[in-house]
Amino acid sequence: AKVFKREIDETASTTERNHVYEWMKGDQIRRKHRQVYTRAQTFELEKEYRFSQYLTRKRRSEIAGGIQLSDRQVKIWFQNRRMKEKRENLKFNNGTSSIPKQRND
Amino acid sequence: AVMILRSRFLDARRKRRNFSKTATEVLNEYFYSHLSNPYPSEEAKEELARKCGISVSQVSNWFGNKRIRYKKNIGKAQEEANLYASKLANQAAQ
DNA sequence: GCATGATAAATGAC
DNA sequence: GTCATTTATCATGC
Repeated sequence: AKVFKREIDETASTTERNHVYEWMKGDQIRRKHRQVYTRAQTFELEKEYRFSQYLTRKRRSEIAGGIQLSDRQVKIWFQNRRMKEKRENLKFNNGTSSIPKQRND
Repeated sequence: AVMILRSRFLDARRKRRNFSKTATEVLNEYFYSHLSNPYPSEEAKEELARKCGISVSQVSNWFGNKRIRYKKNIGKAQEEANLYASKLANQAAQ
């Protein structure tokens, strides 16, 4: 739903100012549900992340079952967690990424 | 259920300071002059960050919040749109 | 009391 | 997989 993302910005004229552009659409009624994870769930995920920043499907499934989250949610959590660490490293250091790429097992 | 949800034990970084008046001005001017596509490029973000004295991430945060909160109103924010539109018109007239 | 900036889930492009 | 983003939620300012 973001196919409209292109480099076309004309400066807003008086008539165009009230126009409803594509990026403004697509919300109002259909709200995204965002589940807030419990402290216990976050703790387990964080604990597992300390062992390895990447999960095998097998391990992911085990963890998901143990904390009442779907495999997809666990997968997404690890993706977001890696991005978070990257941001923090970029903030403190100055480049030197420390997240090794995906391993193959 | 549990007490759950609370005690964000690692949330000390969630300190918040308002941006300077001039920084907000600069960001708003860009936003309303690109209202058809308020998605600044990486280069534009860096320039805005430099002008505003904030980080690129903060610029991204600002635009993210601005877009979602603008479109949740569409009408209420028109006043602000008109304000910056006339401001830009004056600049262009120079 | 809401405005505002930052962060946490979730989506989608690539 | 990364990563920019959307959306809701959170924490603070005033």
